[in-house]
Order: sequence, then structure tokens, then C-alpha cells
Amino acid sequence: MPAAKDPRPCSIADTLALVGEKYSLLVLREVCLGNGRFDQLVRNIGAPRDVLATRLKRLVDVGVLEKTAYSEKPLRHEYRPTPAGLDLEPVLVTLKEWGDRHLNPESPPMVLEHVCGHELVPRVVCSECGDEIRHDDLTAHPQTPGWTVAGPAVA
Amino acid sequence: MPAAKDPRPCSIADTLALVGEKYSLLVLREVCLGNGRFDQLVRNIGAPRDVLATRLKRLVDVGVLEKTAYSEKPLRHEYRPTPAGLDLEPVLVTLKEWGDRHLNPESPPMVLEHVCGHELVPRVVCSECGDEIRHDDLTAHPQTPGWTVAGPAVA
DNA sequence: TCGCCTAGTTTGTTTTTCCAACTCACTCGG
DNA sequence: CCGAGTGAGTTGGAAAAACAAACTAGGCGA
Repeated sequence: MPAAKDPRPCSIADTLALVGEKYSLLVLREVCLGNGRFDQLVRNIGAPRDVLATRLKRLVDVGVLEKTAYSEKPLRHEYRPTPAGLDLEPVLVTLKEWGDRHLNPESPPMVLEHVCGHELVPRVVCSECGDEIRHDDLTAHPQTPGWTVAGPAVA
Repeated sequence: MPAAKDPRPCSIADTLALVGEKYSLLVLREVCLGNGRFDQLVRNIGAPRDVLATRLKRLVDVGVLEKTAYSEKPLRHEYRPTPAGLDLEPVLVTLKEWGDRHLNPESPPMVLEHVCGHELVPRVVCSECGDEIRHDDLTAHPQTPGWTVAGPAVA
């Protein structure tokens, strides 16, 4: 039997196990902005250099970043997002949106311009009906025997 | 003058400062699922009890959770999401989507059913044009003097 | 009264973080 | 050729968190 103390199987937990450590998502932010060099990351994120080195190794290992040479001759590297890393941009964008709304309501520290010409205000919608998702519109169905949920809800 | 070592001002960083610590988003997941009692949280998340107690205090302080009595007479409490907490569901949903795609591609550990009758597959779109956001469709404009970005990008 | 439940708190140990300083390979100016 | 500078990290030691297990405290129910 599965030891009674295992946590709930969950893709959110699985994802956070890869990119949920302190600074990891900020690394991804900078790398998506095009600032993939070690010293840029140190400055722009404000993380200790050793921690950053550890995070970068991990992010490369799990496949969201890759390390590429931008110069031979002094051999120098930079980090870039892989396709899987770019797939995390929606997470960054939704985190940004929440912070813009709840923490910096007067003026966002960064504006994203969408190719359509407008300032990006992201919405998370159901791909089937296109409606914006709302808590009460969701019902959760755990797929693992032994696990239930209490109310209607997300996650 | 602002000490030259401050990190980039950023709503993503601000948001993660509130809910980015280990277990915080998992607490929110459980609470959104309706499992707001302390011992449920311990079991479903697998966090040490003292850490969980610390996180819960913090999440209440920053206003994403509230502690309410579900019974007088044995006085007992449970945690519930505030409106600001529910606003974080898009973050949970996008994290889940990434994990379902990249880590559990054969079968998600949890299925969310949308009120429209379909299994929820969330998309992050531009509220203006409705197009799904793609990295190359974004241009970042920092609003703080002294900060730039390198390439076109997100965050 | 004994034992059990919920909701934590305490204690002592193991990991991480953090910071500053240091390394190493290479280039450039004089 | 020498010394300074840059990029990309390592290293060492102190401080802070995380961890696991045991313990507390109020109320119940039998």
C-alpha cells in the first residue's frame, strides 16, 4: 500500500518541484527577456551567485533552460529558454497580472505590448467555450484512488 | 540614490514574495478545493506542521486566505480563500496545465471539468484580441528608469 | 475518567541561504 | 610583457529555514 503520508498527486506540485524554488521563476523571467548571462541574472534578480548557479544547473537539467555559447575566443555562455521554458510564460504572465492588480494597481513596473497593438492584459479562458475561468465554474475530479476533494473547486 | 544592487522592480517578484515560498501555492490549491482544515492540509500537502502553520499565518496576513470558524462548541477553524486568493486560481491552473503537458502527458492526476461540459484546458489569451499569447508576440517596456530589457520578450 | 480529535507549538537536528571573498581563463591597453 | 578588467562561476563560514517527532491544550463522547 502507498504509505499513508504521501501528498496528493498533482501536476501543480510536480511543476513547482521543478521551478518553484526561490528565484527559479525570476531566472525564467530574465531569460525570457533576453538577459541570459550570469552577471545580468545576478544583478537583475538580486540572488546570491552560488544560489543562482545551483538554480541554473537545475533548470538546465529539467529542460526549461539551455546553455549556449554566444562567443568563442573568450568562451562565454548564456542561458536561453527551451520550448518547455517558453511554455512557462503563461505562468509568468498570470503571476504578473495578479501582482499588477493587487500589489501595483496604480502603475505596473513593466508593460507588455501585444502584437495586436494593445497593452497585454492576459485572461485565462477555457479552450472549449472561450469563457474566462471562474472558481464556481469548475469541478475537480481526482484521478487517483483514495483521493477526494471537498468542495467544487480548482486545481 | 537607490543602492545599485536592487533587483528589477517587477510584479512577478512581488507576487512570489507573497505566495512563492515552498508549499504556499499548494495550500492555496487545497483551500480552493475546499480542504481548509489544518490536518487535511498537512496530509494532502505533506508539509511539516510547523512550516504549514507559518505559511498559513503569512497567507492570512497578506490577504489571500481567511480563517473562519466552521464550528463553535468545539471551536474549530478552517481556512478559505479570499477574493484575492481566488484571483490566484489562474496561476494554479496554468501551473497545472504545464505539468499535465510536460510531466504527466499520459494522464493528469486531476481533471477539472468546466461548467460548459468539457474538461478544462486553459489558455492564456490577450483580452483585447483574444489570441493566445506567444513569446514572439510580446514586447516588454520597463517603466522604471535605469532598467532595460535585451530582447523582445515576456515578463 | 480515559482516550480521542483538532489545531497547533516545542525541541533538537539537518539543510539551505546568504554574503563576501576568491579563483580561473581569457582579453585588452600600454 | 605586465597589469587591470571581465565573465562565470567556487569556496568558506555564519545565520536562517526546514524537518520529524513528540508534546500541549481545549473540548467531547462513552
